[in-house]
Amino acid sequence: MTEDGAAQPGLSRETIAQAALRVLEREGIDGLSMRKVGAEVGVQAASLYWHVRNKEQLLDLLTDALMADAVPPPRTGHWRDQLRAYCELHRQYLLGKRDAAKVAAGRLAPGPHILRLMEDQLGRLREAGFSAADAALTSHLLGVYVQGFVLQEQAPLSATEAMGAGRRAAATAVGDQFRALPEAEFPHLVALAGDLTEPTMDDRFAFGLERLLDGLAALLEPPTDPTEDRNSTHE
Amino acid sequence: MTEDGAAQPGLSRETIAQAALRVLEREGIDGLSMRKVGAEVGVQAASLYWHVRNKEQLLDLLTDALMADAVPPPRTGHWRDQLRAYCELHRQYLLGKRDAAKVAAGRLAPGPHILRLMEDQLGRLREAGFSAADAALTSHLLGVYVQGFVLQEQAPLSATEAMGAGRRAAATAVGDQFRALPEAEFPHLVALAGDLTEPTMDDRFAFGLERLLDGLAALLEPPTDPTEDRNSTHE
DNA sequence: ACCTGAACACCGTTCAAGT
DNA sequence: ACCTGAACACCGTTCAAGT
Repeated sequence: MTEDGAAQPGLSRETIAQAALRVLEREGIDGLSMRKVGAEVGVQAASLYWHVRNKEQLLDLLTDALMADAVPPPRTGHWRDQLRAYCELHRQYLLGKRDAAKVAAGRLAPGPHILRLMEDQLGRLREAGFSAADAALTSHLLGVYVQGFVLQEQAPLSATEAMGAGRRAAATAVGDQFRALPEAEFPHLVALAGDLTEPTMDDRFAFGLERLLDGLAALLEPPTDPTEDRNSTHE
Repeated sequence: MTEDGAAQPGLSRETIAQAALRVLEREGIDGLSMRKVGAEVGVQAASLYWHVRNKEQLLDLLTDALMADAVPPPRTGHWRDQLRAYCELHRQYLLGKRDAAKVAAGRLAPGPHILRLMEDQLGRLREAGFSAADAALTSHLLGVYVQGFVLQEQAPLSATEAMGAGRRAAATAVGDQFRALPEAEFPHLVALAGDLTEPTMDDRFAFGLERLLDGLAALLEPPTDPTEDRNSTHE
């Protein structure tokens, strides 16, 4: 029951993915080399190429391993709450591992762990009443949103800064930068400098998520409904 | 009027960014090295470090240069149509340059060209009636969506394949892969295999965009409105 | 079947030195 | 002020050869 009947040679793809995960945690994505992963698992870099076509494939495995211990939210309550919990969990898992979003960026990588989560999420969408086509599109959409969001969240603000300053400090610096723009040419950037730079990442994530959920809800109910007390991240 | 009064030394950041853009187009992101950019501009790689802190900063400049000749959609019609056109244009510009999404991935990079587009977009959002806070959050949200989407769109399907097969062929291969899963454990993945793999990227992009726009519309109108004939990507 | 040694063709970055 | 030469410490990948 170990993939395909062969005796495990002490060095499986699974083992390699776990080793890569440890190297990532320790050294970040820039320190994640074939040589270091090899060393982590007690082998030369060249040996890895027996188990894996190239580094890209190793990163695919690593991406799946990132979700290895993700546990879906409880299957109770409104579909909207379940979906929200799903996205928040996904975000938290990515944020929890160093540079995870950069590793996963633009990777479909349907490994066993990700398939398990997809299956579970599709089931909830179907139960909520989404058509097969809409459930599939929605699953993809939510994945794109969370991955795209966290990618920006984990990246240093404007990449130039943030090699010195703190998190919030960089944001206010960008705000001042906006405010210092020529007002004739950039009236809105000047006026909205605070609105653009002050919201926390939590705020931003919630905002996008609620808009998305609103849009999905509209898909479900033919546009007539009196119960309209959805929570709105609005001031 | 050239940045800051100094005589241009024949080698400006602008020149470097343009050269980087040409190298990117020719060799892709994996071939985009400091040495090659230097060669493109007729100089040693080391010389670039006089104008640029490091490769990250060069990529920031390149990201802004990617949007250099983007022209905003006409400022007429419903805000919803304008915003949709904006996102579609953004996507097209990213798709138009080789590996553009990978370069821009997770980069805020508020250079002059991107600032110009932000300013324009914020103006439209304010005109549409969005609050300052909502306009700012919406601008960020749309950026995340488009960038996250195209990133996945430009990445090879599952990264392992797509080094040989064609676009649509890889998709159906993944579909068959889903269908071959143990049905007891993955009933929905098996059942929705077609729905998950058949939609084109255009379909997927439109689906997410319309959901987003629906959610944003709900923000604008206090939930009572009879005119409800929005276009829906639904079958 | 699996791993090593050694090599190939590169990298980003630094830094003295030139002009 | 701007650029070069040369070096440092690495890379991913291949491939004969070992066991």
